[in-house]
Amino acid sequence: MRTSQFFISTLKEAPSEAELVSHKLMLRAGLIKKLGSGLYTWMPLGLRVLRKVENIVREEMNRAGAVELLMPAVQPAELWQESGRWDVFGPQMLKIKDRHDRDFCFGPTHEEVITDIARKEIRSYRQLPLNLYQIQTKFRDEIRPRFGVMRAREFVMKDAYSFHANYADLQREYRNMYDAYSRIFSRLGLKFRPVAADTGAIGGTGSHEFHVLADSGEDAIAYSRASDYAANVELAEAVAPAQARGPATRKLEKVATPGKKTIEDVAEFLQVPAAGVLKAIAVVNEGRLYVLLLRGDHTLNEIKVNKLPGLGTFRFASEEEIQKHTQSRAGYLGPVGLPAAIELIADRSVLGMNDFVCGANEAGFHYTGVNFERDMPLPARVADIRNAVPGDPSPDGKGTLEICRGIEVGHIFQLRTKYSEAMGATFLDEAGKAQVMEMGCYGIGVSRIVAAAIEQGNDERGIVWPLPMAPFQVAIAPIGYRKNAEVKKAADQLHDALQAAGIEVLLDDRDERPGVMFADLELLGIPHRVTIGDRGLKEGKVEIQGRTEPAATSFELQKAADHLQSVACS
RNA sequence: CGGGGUGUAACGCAGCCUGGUAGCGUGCCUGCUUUGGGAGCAGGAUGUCGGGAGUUCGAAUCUCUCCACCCCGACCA
Repeated sequence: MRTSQFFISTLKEAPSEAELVSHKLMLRAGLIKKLGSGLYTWMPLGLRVLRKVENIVREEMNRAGAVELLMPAVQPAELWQESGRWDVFGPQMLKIKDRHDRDFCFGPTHEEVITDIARKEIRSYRQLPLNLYQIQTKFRDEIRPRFGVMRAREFVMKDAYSFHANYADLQREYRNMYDAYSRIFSRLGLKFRPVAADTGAIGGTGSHEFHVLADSGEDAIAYSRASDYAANVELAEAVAPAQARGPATRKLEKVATPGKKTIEDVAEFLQVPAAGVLKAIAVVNEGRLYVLLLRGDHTLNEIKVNKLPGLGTFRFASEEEIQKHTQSRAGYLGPVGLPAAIELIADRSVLGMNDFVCGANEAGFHYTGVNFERDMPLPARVADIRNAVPGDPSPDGKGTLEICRGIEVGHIFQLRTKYSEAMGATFLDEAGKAQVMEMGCYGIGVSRIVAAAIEQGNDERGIVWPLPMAPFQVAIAPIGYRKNAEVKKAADQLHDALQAAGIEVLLDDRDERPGVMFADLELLGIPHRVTIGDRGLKEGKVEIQGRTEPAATSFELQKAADHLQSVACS
């Protein structure tokens, strides 16, 4: 490929809308162009990368025994009404009407359509198991699209759905997909980690997310170095510290803390660590007020609270509600002397606290030297309601937790019978009896992977692609292409030779000055660059430089193609 | 949706407070020179100043209104 026939459009300065390095570089390198919020055109160069990802995903899905199909992007409302998700999915679903005023949506996911196919096509256990997948454009009307294609409204997803005669077989396929995903992200050259995950709105039981590790990731992952334990912090169990509660050594005292309403302020004012202050958070669920107790240095995990019996629809209490139910004031709420009707829910780690500080339920006052059992009973309800923090014991008992950040690029679920039951997807077993199919579903954010790879691979000059994702493997930068016949001849011959050898090569025949070519080719992240100039050519030599190498290496012109074949074939 | 912010040329921005002929840098076009790390000189093109309404002799600038986009929270591949 020659730049004169292709389409290269680079920018020196990133548009101001971009915050994330991957977003900036994708815009600067001309991989994508924004059309509207969360809507992007994949420009020719970006599309080459997207296709690379798609192809690796496709190859590994096929190898794992899945079968590709393609479902419509637009789906009739009836299917969604049948599964009960037409209203549940809510404003995230783009709903549209046709000329007959019939309701449709632009598919945000395809469980309904695939289950409809399964119930119509699969009649016998002999047809099971079956794993069908597609690579297709989805639309989700995100509350806040951001970071370019990282969280776009329209995006490319690989979604697979498997059907099974029994749960054991679903578990087998789940493991099979887990392994296939690991191969996919390994082949793409990404640093990633599978983590235990919450099942969220899709439903079902077992679930893992695959995260590309990057500091800019939107998710926090808790993991142990001593084992393979890894879980999304949303889910990761926060284990109580092992040591028993210390004895009460100080007497209960009420101290004035005027204007000190936050944990930080109180801890600083009283010269105690945040861990020595009790955090009390008032929440309301169906008209009832609960007070959640946490150690001051911990943070509330709302997802865990949501899962507690009676708190499924909780929200934070307003100042008025706090005052009305507790006679206390926001900022000075504490468990000592609260009305008995208010249920206290303590995080496990709270039970390890002694001689602590808490609000005195009176504006401007806290208690110090507070101890359970002496000053108040132990809270009746104890649960895991906080986010795990570094240093917590690993839930599997091996080592301690560390926290890193990740970008979710894959998610696998055991759906079980949620959709097959709702939509009547049954088959006849060996005994001729109708059974509901077990289902699994497996997603990969194909377009997100491109952005995630750049988050992981970039430097001050631009993108550093993993070789399997690079839009071209080799770039040729001829100096004086249109002035120097020798240079042109050598560049053309090398280009043709590499292309014949199956290497994707980009010949920069724009006749730009060398600095411009180098800067552009480095911005685009092409892994290998060959520089051909009359200076080296006089001795029959060209220079080859890897994208991450500090300097170029001289090669005989004749040997350049061989060398490139050895380093550029993925 | 709540909170904050921005809309002026392809990109980055100034001008707005204090109303008076729309600017700078980069990029783009032409010519000459230059050619191993984003060249130099000369010449040139490009704007409904986000849209609408109002105030005014006169609005990028003041007022109202609508829209788009970005950032912080709940959603997710």
